[in-house]
Amino acid sequence: MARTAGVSVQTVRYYERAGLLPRPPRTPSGYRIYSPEAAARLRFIKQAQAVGFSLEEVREILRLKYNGRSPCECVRGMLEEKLVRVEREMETLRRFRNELRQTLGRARKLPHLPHSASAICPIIEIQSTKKPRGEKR
Amino acid sequence: MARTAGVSVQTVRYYERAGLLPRPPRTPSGYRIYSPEAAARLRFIKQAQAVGFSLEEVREILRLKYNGRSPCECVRGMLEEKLVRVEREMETLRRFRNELRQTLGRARKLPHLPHSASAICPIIEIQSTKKPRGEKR
DNA sequence: CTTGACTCTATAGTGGGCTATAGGGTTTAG
DNA sequence: CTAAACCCTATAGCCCACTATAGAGTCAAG
Repeated sequence: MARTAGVSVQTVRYYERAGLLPRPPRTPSGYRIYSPEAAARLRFIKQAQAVGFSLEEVREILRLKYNGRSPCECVRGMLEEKLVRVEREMETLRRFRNELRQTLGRARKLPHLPHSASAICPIIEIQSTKKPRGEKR
Repeated sequence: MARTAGVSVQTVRYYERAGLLPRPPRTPSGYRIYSPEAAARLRFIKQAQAVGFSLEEVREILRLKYNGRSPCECVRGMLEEKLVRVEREMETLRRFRNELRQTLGRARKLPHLPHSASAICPIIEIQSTKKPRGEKR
């Protein structure tokens, strides 16, 4: 089942431990037997991730579903929230890019400017002090 | 020193362990004694982070400096590379935002469309399968 | 019967930059 | 002399979604 969904065997077992996949029945020797439903659920998890959901969010969606309620309304809300956060992140990134460009601009004229010999790196030290950036995983 | 630089004491000690700050002299009872140079170096680390450098990169810059070479050329190169990566990330984010918008658009008309009752969440399952998104730290 | 490709469990590690906790010692003001 | 406010070390935990490793069992083909 792992292979048909394009994930590793460990990942499937990780999802099971994390409560995202139900515990499947076993053969007498302890091998897991996966139903087509389980495979569908695994595909669903992957699709939800592709849409940008964390496993925690997927858990919540599945919890709603298996409590008999349609998760769609909740999902729509989550997506809207996600859109807002993405737009905010884009703005942050845009500002960061502009700062980077300014810094590079200054770096290009730096050799012509006077700077103290005790400095570690004038390119960096010439900056106005701002908040640190996370920038990535 | 931690306070004047706006970081926690543990962070300073973490930097020392990580080789970013030199091991300072101690009082007889073992307390660290920080020179103004150490404080300057700590400020430098924070500035470099604000410009987007990882501690690993800061380590590299300091290594160059304390081998007697000017790190500026290397820093310029790193910044240019960083700019490229940021622009790539912006593009990724832009595409992701567009997908999110499309998904939300589909979600709004979903109640009017027919979909199988066995689905977990049609909003998600209607997606064309794409690569997963990291989206953040 | 052996070999190779699988399966199982349990546990630990990854990255990055810290933060928290436990258990102790030191310094300074009142 | 005591209490508060520091300092010290060492170790573990956080976040997330996996990935890796060790050690053991199972299954099918030749």
